[in-house]
Amino acid sequence: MTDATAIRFRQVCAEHGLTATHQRQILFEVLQGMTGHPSPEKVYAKVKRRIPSVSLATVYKNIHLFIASGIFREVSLHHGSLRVEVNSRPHHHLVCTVCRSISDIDEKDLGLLQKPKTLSSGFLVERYAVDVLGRCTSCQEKP
Amino acid sequence: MTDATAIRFRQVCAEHGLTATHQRQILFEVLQGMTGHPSPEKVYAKVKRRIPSVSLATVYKNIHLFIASGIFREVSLHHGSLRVEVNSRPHHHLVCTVCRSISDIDEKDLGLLQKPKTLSSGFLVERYAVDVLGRCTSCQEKP
DNA sequence: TTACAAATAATAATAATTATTGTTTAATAG
DNA sequence: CTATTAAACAATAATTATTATTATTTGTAA
Repeated sequence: MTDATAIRFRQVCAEHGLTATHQRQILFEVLQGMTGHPSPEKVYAKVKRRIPSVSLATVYKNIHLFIASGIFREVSLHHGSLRVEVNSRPHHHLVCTVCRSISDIDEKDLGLLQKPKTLSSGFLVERYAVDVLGRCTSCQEKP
Repeated sequence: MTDATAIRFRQVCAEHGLTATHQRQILFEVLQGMTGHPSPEKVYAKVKRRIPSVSLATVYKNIHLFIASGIFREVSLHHGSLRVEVNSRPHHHLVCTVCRSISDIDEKDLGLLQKPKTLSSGFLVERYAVDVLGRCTSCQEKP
């Protein structure tokens, strides 16, 4: 904790052009101290212990800000509403990190890989779902 | 349209132990006629044109039913709330199709290779995100 | 055909997220 | 160090996505 992280936080903010606020610093520290894939609510709960007056909206806004700045990532770009897969062929997805559009790419056209069927962890593999993340043609124009 | 799909629909229902209702048949036909990755709302809009009295909840329930039966899939198992990735190491995810738990697997431990950096489509690749779908150890017990 | 479980429509309820607005705070020019 | 100002904040209303409840209707097996 303490000074080292505080200084690092200021560096990170400077690098990304963010103003260094108290709320953001606590959020940053809380996130760094968590494991797994916490939801905004879980994060909020932890931040609230250190800043009881904090607002959930502030947590949301700053998580988004951190993600937009590349300081943290989101687990998946598909976390909005349910989407139905109507393409029954084996395929994967090209996902645009800017506009979040999804298009299909046939499994064989992806030319990927050697898929291990067993994993040391004891996890029983059914199949692989690959997201190719990047920029779709129309989002390559605006830098 | 017509008889052929109606018969196929009845077959599918029989195979999966579902009662063949009118709403389900229209939903089935609508889904088969769509492309891309439609949301429940979009599907509802189309079903509603053929059954004006249909309820959104019915569409939701039957989409879930079709997914649970394996008749259709969902685009991603990560479609709930936002989750923050706090693990900064290059890694992928083991996703349990039963309980939807997510655990990390180091990129190198996945031993997955040869990732094309360019795709004919003009999509600009930034990185790959792999979901290994299957059953976690605790969900392997109940079949 | 009839009976009964299952499915549906209508609608209320909940969860997740975003927008609005008035107040406070951080960066910085003086 | 203080005043200025844009950005950030808390409070809360609004929106969107989804699930639950319940009374009515329908599919199917006997």
